[in-house]
Amino acid sequence: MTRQTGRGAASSTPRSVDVARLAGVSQKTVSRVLNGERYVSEDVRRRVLQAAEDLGYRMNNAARALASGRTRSIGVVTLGTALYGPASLLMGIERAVRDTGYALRVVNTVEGDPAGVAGAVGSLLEQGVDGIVVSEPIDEGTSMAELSVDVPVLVIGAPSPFATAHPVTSGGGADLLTRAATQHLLDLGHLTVHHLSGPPRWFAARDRLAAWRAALAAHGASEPPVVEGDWSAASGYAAGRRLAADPSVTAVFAANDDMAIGLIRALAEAGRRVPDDVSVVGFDDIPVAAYVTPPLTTVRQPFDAVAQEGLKRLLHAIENPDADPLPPSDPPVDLVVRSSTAPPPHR
Amino acid sequence: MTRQTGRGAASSTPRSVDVARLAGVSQKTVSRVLNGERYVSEDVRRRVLQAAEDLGYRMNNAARALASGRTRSIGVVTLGTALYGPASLLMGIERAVRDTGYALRVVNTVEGDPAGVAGAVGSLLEQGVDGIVVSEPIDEGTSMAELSVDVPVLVIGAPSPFATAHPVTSGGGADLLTRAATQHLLDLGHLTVHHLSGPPRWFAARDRLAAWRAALAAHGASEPPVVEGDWSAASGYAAGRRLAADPSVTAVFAANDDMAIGLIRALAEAGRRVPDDVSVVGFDDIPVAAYVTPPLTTVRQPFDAVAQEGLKRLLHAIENPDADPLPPSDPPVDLVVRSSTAPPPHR
DNA sequence: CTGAAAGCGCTAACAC
DNA sequence: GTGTTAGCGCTTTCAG
Repeated sequence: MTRQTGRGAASSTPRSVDVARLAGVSQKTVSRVLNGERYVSEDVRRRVLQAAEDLGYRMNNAARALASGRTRSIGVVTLGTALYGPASLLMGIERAVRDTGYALRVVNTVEGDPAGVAGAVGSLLEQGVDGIVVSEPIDEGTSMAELSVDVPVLVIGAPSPFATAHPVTSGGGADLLTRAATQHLLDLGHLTVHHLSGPPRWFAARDRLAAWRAALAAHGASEPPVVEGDWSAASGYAAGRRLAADPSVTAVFAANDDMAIGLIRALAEAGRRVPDDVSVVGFDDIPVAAYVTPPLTTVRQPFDAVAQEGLKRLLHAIENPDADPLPPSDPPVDLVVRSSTAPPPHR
Repeated sequence: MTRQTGRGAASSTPRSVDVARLAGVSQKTVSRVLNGERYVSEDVRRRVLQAAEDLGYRMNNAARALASGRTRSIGVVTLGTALYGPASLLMGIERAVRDTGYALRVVNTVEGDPAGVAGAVGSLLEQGVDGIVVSEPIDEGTSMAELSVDVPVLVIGAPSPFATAHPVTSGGGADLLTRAATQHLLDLGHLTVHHLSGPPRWFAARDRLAAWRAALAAHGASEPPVVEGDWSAASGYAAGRRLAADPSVTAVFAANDDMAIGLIRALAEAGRRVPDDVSVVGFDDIPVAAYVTPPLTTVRQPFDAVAQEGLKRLLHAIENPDADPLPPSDPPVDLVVRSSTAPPPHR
């Protein structure tokens, strides 16, 4: 009941030879038909397809990969977290990959593991992938420089910390979103905007921090000290207690919605009304954002657009190894104004 | 610059033969060492490992799979959604798989695609997986009966709608959680508990509905009509508007936290205070649950425990094909009581 | 348009 | 303990 050579009466799963025999053609012709190659007569094509169907034939991808050197699969390195951002991006990547005929292999990294991304990439390379997308990595202080990565790599959400043979560029566009959020607050008349940041080891947190700074500077606003969170609502709550004690804060940009929600709760408990006394903008537009109290003003991350755009570039690099990489394009900015923002209170 | 046989001066990536040559042993010995087989002298083992390291050797898994008939990877069929439940379960599965030496292949299904799960399973089979986990499927009216699945399948969150050669059982344990939630409300003194359900095509929604019914029946409480949602906060809000108009509702069990949050907002807007007038229990314990207004009483889903438990059983079935399947065990119940529940108002 | 031969890089039996 | 010999099921030349 173990391994059986197709030989004999054994009824193991059918091989392409079996299909060939049934269709009365050579094995190579089956291969041609199944790969959609040209120069196959309609008649033969139909017969082969019919035979394959009848047998319930399913191609062995290991053999295909071994012979062709390509696996038709792309690997994803992502964070082992259900945080809305990373999880949504992963789904977006899956969706973007699905219709391309590539399969997806997923490896998660663990926060705090210094070998994280490099190890994950290594394991993907070993499994055999034609391309890799690294989604929202964390800076663990290690580069992939010493890893010999010989496939294109797309890095989403990080500047470009990876040195690879086939660099593909990065993407994300958080700065536009952050600027929109900060600008919104400034336009409302706030003198400045405080920032509740994510953990600085996350590139995403750094990006938003930098973009917030830039927006403030462009407006000539002074830059208040940053309050640091860890993406969780609990950390937002803790930050909120501190911020509530400072009467000069009238506007806060939180680096994600969860923290914004925790922040708002702390503010409310401290008797500072949102948005009457303090305005708060979040980041992500999580599903419940419109239904919390007060409904949260936030910027929606265009996960699907980012994933699709990035994947298009990655596939281009895979399939046209010698061509120039496709230029990145900016994802759409979608500021969703709800009820957590308002002009500053009168003095 | 394309495909090169190791022959000649070409510097393609190293093969196990190259390692063998460098270590001065046969290729088979390299294979032995790398697979951790016994009966290899310490000296040889060290030399091989060193040579592999020096060359930056990485095993070709396609070849390994082709020769051995095993891919050492397990496939996951999941919903293409960032909903907290399915996404968390996926992460749990990845985490559970990671330390087992298996790789993960992920295929999403799309809601509304009748060929969904069967198609996804087929594509995984084609890629070659040693086992499959189907996570929280939706009933699309199609069974996998006609698919010849010759690997163990673990179904999480569905009764057991799949007929496979190696059925592995299902898991989830939603009924215990739901009963705890319903019971909590009943214990508080509510005469009955309304239910805001998920879409009935989801097995998870049906499970919770059935468990709620059972809990009510066990308590001798009357069963009010079910209000149906679609997991979204928006649908919870819509349901809330209807429920708010009925003064007899004093307690609601929502099938997930998002809907509970939308529900609470609608109730609040209608002037019905939570928990003073109406108590609400959610399901999942999403990250912001503790920070919305009021902090949400909910049951925490033990995603990691469910994933680990299920995977242990799946791997057992993979590695001991002739042994009896491991019996399922119930995951822990964790009712998190916060401020959205209270005794019913006095009449 | 179609077929025959020769591997892809590894593991499985068996010998030594 | 270690090496030899055959393939795994495809794709790739290169002939027809």
